Formats: sequence, structure tokens, C-alpha cells
Amino acid sequence: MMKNDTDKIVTLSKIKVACQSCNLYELCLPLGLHGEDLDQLEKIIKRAHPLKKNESPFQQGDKFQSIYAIRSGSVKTYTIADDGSEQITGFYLPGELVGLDAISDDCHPCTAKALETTSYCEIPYTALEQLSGELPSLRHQLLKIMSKEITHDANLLMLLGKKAADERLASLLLSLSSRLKNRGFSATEFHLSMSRNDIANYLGLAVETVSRLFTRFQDQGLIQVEGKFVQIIKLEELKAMTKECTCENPKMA
Amino acid sequence: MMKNDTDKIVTLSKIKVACQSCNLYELCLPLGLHGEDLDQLEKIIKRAHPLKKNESPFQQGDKFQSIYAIRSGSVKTYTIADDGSEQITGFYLPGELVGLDAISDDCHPCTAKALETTSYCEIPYTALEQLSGELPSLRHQLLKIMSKEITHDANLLMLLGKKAADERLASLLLSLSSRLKNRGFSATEFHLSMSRNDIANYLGLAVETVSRLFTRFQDQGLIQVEGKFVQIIKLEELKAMTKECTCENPKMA
DNA sequence: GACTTTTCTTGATACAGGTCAATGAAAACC
DNA sequence: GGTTTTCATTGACCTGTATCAAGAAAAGTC
Repeated sequence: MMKNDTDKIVTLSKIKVACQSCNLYELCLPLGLHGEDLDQLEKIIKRAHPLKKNESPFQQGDKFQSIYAIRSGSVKTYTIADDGSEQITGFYLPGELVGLDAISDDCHPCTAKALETTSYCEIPYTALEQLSGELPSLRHQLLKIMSKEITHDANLLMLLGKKAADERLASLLLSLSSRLKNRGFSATEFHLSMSRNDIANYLGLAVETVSRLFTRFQDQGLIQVEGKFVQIIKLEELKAMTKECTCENPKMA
Repeated sequence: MMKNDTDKIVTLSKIKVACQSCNLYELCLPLGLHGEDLDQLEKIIKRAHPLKKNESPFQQGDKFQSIYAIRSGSVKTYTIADDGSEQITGFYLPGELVGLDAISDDCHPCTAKALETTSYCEIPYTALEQLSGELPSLRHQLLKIMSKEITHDANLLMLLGKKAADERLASLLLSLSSRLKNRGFSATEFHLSMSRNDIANYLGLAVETVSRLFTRFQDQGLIQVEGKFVQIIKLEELKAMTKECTCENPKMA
């Protein structure tokens, strides 16, 4: 039963999709582009074969060539430290761009790996940077997306720096919920394409803690879990949870 | 004695400095620009009066107008959550750009505050975005700086997600050390312009923990501390500290 | 210079969440 | 279909760091 649901979500895509007809148009790079301009962008975009689960479009240390727009499926990015420990830096959903962190050093600081069957568009960066010189809308949108990535990371910092374990998990669930909603999926029922281990790693927790939290949330009637299938029952309470932090010092200026 | 040292570092700047003669040229936005192009960039840059300690160039929620390049001094950025708790998202040194996270929503998601007397250049964003269309080098450098910000945040995530308290403090000290070095200051002796409280907040720790760590590091002979003045004695050992993480699972693929 | 306020340090105690260990449940593989 | 391997859950225990409390040192203020 879960398998079927996953497939339903995953296999929306056909291999050959133009930006014009892509339902992610509003979320992705081409937002604001039309006619001739959009054609130009499409000309530089390569559409590759979908990735199978666990395949990587690029590895940490690879020379930076392209950024990648997820079309369907999902991807995680992670860095491996010198000591071999892995830190997941993000989960990416359809319409999101992966690889923007490679621009500064011309080399990918993290590895991307498909969490499930995932199709994507490859956008050669040199061409993109050049084209963004000619198309103000594209330039605008690119900078905007990069800025959003910075904001997102800053939020995550807040999360890892200050929040308790339950608030962290709640935040992740809410983030996925709202992003999925924006993409036309249900905000209240969805599949987690990542493992408990991935979630724990991302949130800076132990797997056991994450597992316990899922059952606790369920006991509290906040969510309904069955393996990777999650149903959010009390969205508002989850939201409240991420807000009412333990620390109560409103005097700080 | 500490006051004097601080002043020495802070008051390098004169109010009117053109990018051409600014010693931060290599680190800042104009990198790669010359002659005519550099003139164009300079034309849009405003140079404002220095900020006194605790003054803010912008506040959380302000409409986004400009990004800010620090010329001398230093700045912290922080967000205030709904519950009033504050999370510091970054410390910025000369040559670094503050406010890039505001591009995506056209509104500053954080407040910036001077940690000491700080001079800066204000760069109106609309003009910058437009100009970056005409000047490939500028466009390149802007994207690069934004990408670096993303990478930096990702590192910090790693820090807060996985590392123990002592590794976090070591990382911060090393980050400051190397950034100061790049800016022509000493890598081994410097002032912390931020309070212990700020450090603790940034690293997701309690002030008491930070304080204890400073004394412990000193007892271990790693550093020498006197208030805000820090001298790094064993740079290599500090570096080793940030690498040898507790978790030893090199089997993870 | 005395007074107030803030910042920093140090000690004692408590608890959230990590670690270890064991079992159950899915996937993956042959 | 059974076996192996990976993943998830649950319990018992322990440790690092937060919290509470109190004093010392700086930094502002008059």
C-alpha cells in the first residue's frame, strides 16, 4: 500500500518536459520568463535520465559544472568530514535547485544522492551565469533563489542552535508539509522519502530519539505514522510547538 | 590596555575611501573589476557615517533596500523569534557583505547590530542587480559571495548539529583567526568584539559553558585569554580538535 | 570616586538526549 | 520463499550541558 502511494507521487514525470509545460514553472528558475527568453533558457538546459535511488548527480569534491533542478522525486545533500562523519545539509523537493553552494569554490562541497527515483534538469552554470547577464528576470530569480537558500539555512541554524528535539522534528515536518503543499501535493499526508537515520542526522539527533518522538507525537494525537507514511492531524498544535520555545527572556533587546 | 588595542584595530578607516584604494578590494564585491567598470560600481555605492556600538544599519522586518559591506569594525546579525528568543546568525568582519538574505523576500529577516564602532558601504540593491547585468565580473563575484554564504551556513549546520561544545568554540576561534588573517590582521592574537553571551548564543550553548570552555582551553595551554583578548597558542591542536569528532563510523557510504 | 548595571566566572544540581543493547519489522537478495 | 541485511522501535542507563545560584570583575553613570 505504501509502495503504491510512493509510485503515485514519484512517477508523475515524463522524460522530456519543457519548462513551458512543467508544472514547477512557478517555483523554479524560469519564473518570470516568457517567449523568446524562456526559449533561450531551455536551450542551455540538459535533461538527463532519472536517477535511481542512491544514485548521485555529483559527489563532494567534483568539479562544479552545473546546478540541478529537481523535477520529481527528492534528493539529500551531505558532506563528509575528515573523520568520516556525515552531515546532511538539506533535503530537496521538486522545483528546488541543488548545487548552488558549489559556485564559490568551483567545486562541490557536498554530495547529492537521490532518496528515491528522481528526475532532474541539469543547468550548466557558465551558460546560466552568462545568460543571466542578458535576462534581468532570470538574474533576479537566480539571486532570489540563492538568497532563499541563505535564509533557509539561517532558520535551520536557529533550529539546531536553540530548539529542543521535539521542536526540531516538528519544524521538519512542517517544512515538508508547506513545501509539498506549494507543489500541489497534500499538506497533511505524505511520504517521508528519507530514512529515520537521515532525519536524525539532519536534525542533529540520535535515531532513537527521532523514533521515540514519532511515537510520542502519535500518542499525543498530533500525527499518525505508519513507517514512512505520515499524516498530520493537528497542524496548528505542531506549529505552536515550534514557536513556544522554552526560553522566556523577552527583555533581550 | 584592551581599550587601546581595540582602537588600534578599529580606527584604521577614513570616512571617504574609494574601492580602488580600499585594502579590502580583494575580499569584497569589486574583486575583478577595473577602470571604467569599477567606476560604475563606485557610483552606486553610498558611504555612510560609521555606526557606533549597538547601532543597526537595518532591523528585522525592514524593507530591503541595500546590502552592506563592512569596511572596519564588526557586526552581528540575529533574528528574534515570535517567543522573543534571539538567535545570532552570523558575525561579519571587514570585507564581508551583510543583508544578502533579504533578497528573497524583499525584507530583512534579521537585524544587524554593530559590535563596535563600524564603518561600512551601503550598496543599493536594485542598482547592483542591474549593474551586475552589464558587468560579468561583478555578476560572477556577487554570485560567488552568495554561494560562499551558503557554504558557510552549511558548515555551521554541521557544527551545531554534530559537534560537542568544545569543538564548537574551537571552530569559532579558528574561523575568526583565519578570516582575520585574510584581512591582514594577526591570526594568533585578536580581540573578540562580541560578548560571551553572543558567542554562546551563536554556538547554541549556555554562557556558563562558554566561560568554562575558555578557562579550560587556557588550562590546557591551547589559548591565552584575558577578557576579550585572545591569543592562540596551539593552533594545530585546536584544528585537530575540530576534526576528530566523537563519532567513528567510517563505514557509512 | 562611589554607585549601578552588566558581564563574566565558578560551583552544585538536574535532566534531555546520547549511547548501548536487544528485538521486531521491512527490504533486499539469492 | 527463505535468508540476510538493513531499518525502526523500545528499554535501561549514563554523560554533557543546561540551569540555578552566588560572587567577582568590568563597564557605564552620575
